[in-house]
Amino acid sequence: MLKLNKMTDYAVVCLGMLARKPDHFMSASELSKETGLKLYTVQKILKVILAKSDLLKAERGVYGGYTLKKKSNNITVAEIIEALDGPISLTSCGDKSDSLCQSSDICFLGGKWNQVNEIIRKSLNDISLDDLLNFDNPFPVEYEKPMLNKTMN
Amino acid sequence: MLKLNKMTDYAVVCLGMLARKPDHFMSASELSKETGLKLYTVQKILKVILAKSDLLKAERGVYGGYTLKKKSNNITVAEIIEALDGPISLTSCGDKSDSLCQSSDICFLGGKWNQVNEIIRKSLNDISLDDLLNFDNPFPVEYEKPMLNKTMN
DNA sequence: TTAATTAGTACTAATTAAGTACTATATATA
DNA sequence: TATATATAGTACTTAATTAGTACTAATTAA
Repeated sequence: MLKLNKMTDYAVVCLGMLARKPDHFMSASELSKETGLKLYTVQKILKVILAKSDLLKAERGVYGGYTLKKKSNNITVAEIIEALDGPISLTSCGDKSDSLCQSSDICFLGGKWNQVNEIIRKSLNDISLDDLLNFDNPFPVEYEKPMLNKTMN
Repeated sequence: MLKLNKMTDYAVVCLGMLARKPDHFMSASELSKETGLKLYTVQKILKVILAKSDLLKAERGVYGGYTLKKKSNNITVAEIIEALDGPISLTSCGDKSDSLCQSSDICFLGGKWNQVNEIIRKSLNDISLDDLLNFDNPFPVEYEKPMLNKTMN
């Protein structure tokens, strides 16, 4: 499905909570209490984000915890999704394990999907965590039809 | 994952094949032979597309088969994805069965994701089946940063 | 009547995602 | 140094989703 997994949803909730207290190391258990997400879930998510992205700093021990490495207006939705969901790719083209693409005479689509992916990725790259969090402001990205160089029909 | 399921991939292959012979009713078995996809798979995909979208016409009996209802340059990637993958929605927000969103004080993201979804959906709506198929032409949609009305930082 | 075809549905297998648990390591502080 | 509180890493189990298969009914042309 063209749908995020739950983990990504949870991740945004956690990152959003961390964004409220910049430079404060908040522990997984504190995050769990604040967000209502289960402790194990929070622990797992934070570990994954830490491992797969450059979004978090962690510190162990008493008073340890996690904090955002960057300001929330510099964290993009694309980064978050790619950390939790893996690379944004609408098809498995390019994935060598895919049987369709191994027989290239069948998959006559070539690399076109990749360009679709790029468009999606870049769209998500223009939306910051901050944009998702700010209730007061209107949504900042106003959709505009991309530049087309095809003949209109 | 932000990834299409295989069915959608197959669907594009099938629809692309049908696009080669407009107004010709091509049977599932013929499509299977031409695309290399298994017969059962093709049958299932066509049934789903027929049921969930307005893209195909079908005819039973000898010389029956499927044909595109519209020209391939009027079929959008968004339509295909929505037929096979269901509605494009990056989170389950809006889905009442989602536990996070039932406790609205926890999910402080509000309806922001929906606006992200709209941007994705509209992007996919600007890309036609034809665009995916045409090898000769360069990819028609040139990405351009959407209009922002936020203060740059 | 027959052969070829779609329509509909139901079931099983495979894959992926989510949830849980445990052990190791690090840190502040009494 | 002992202890309480953290993260790090990994492995396992369960749940959910997707893919694949099979079968029967209905339709159509010859």
